[in-house]
Amino acid sequence: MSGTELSVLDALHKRRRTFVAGRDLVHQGQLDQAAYILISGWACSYKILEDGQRQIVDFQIPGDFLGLRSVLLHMSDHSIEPITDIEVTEVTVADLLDAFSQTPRLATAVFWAASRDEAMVVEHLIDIGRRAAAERMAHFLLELGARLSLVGLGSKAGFACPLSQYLLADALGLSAVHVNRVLRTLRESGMVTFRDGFVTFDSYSRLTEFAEFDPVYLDHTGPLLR
Amino acid sequence: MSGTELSVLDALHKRRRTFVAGRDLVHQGQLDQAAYILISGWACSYKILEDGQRQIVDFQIPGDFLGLRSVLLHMSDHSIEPITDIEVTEVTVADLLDAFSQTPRLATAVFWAASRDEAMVVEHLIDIGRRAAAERMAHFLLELGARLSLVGLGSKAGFACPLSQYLLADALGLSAVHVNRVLRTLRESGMVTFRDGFVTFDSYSRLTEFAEFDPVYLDHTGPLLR
DNA sequence: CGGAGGGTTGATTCCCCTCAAAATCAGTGG
DNA sequence: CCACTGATTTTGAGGGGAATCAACCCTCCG
Repeated sequence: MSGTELSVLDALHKRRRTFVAGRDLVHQGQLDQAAYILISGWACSYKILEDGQRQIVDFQIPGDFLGLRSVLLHMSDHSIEPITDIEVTEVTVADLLDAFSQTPRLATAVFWAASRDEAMVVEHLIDIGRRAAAERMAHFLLELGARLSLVGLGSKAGFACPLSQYLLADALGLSAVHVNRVLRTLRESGMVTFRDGFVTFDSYSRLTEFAEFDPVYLDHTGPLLR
Repeated sequence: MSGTELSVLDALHKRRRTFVAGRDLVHQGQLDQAAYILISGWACSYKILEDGQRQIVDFQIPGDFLGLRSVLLHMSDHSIEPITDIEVTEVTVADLLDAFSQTPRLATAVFWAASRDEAMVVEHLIDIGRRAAAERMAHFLLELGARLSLVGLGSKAGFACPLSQYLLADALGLSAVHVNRVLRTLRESGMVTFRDGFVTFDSYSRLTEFAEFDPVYLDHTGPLLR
């Protein structure tokens, strides 16, 4: 990146804020609010149906954008909840547009990040649409592990994971009860263990085969910036 | 839009091409290919699993981008198939980056289009994750109708629809047999009829209530360009 | 006229949901 | 120190929605 690009990037990291676990930062239907870059902690974006069911669209880990789409659509079509206490830096619409006009290549980079987000949502869609519960869980844990590894928070051995079985259920379109059963079968088959806030890949290779996991869509090298 | 913006837009509409129904224009895993803007006809983007199952991610109708994400990620993570014969204009990476650097506001507009795409995928995710088959079908047909209305190809009365029940099944994560049953119950309940390539909303209001359909995420006014 | 693609319906199976009830654990206050 | 509460995990029993398997119909088309 060039010097100007870096300085524009720096300018985006001015307003640092923190949020406590459980209290939404963004509400479905909210207008004109800012986006954030997640510095530390975990969050999730979700939608609530009228009957109270909820579907978690994605989990965000350090380095991810929060609410980028909301900024562009001028209204949030989903809610965002911090799962742990989180630290973020705020990015306003003005910031983004400024950055875009000053350095088009930066716009491309943000665009690329958004494309990666969408690719993850698509993979999530495949998960829920066409994979059985066990494969779905396996694929989901592998994707999470791969993403965390990219930011140094995980490896092929496993990763620390603050998610409850209820959160997993809301993300995977399952009931919490069934999540528990699926985790048991995966554990007993010796592929992966989720216990005490830690996911352990007991057999990474068998798990990837079982889940048909192909991490290309997470490839972290922003190709257009090479 | 300004004059330069319009001329840049014009430059994007040079290379016009046609593709016949059924033959993929983009293959999963393909490198470095172009994006397209759909002029006429219908297409769908999908992914295939190893066991041969397929999940349709989205249908594209006139005015939509095809493969925008593939361009930015430098590789296609999905395939695109024309459902009918289609007419498109080709947009290369170079075109896009040129356009971005010449007119940042145009970049924002394209970005907004991508956000809208993602919002639709998210809504699709909710559909499959948390709605029963009948609600899912109802919601899907309403969304399609709303999108088609925006480009003058539909109304609250209904729309012409070239999709087979197999395609609907692959999109909604159902079996073709079950799609047929669901369509029957919806027809017999007097809410919507899908017959002979035409979707008729027999009772638009009851259908929207039944499906909890909220079209805000399709709002067509690109807010940032106002 | 035969074959392919699409639509329709019935019978059976099974995956996952719902309901229900323990067990465990962290925190909290008496 | 211990009773009490709430959140989370675990396990069982029963039911239902959707898949699968299997026909049969229709239309279109080479």
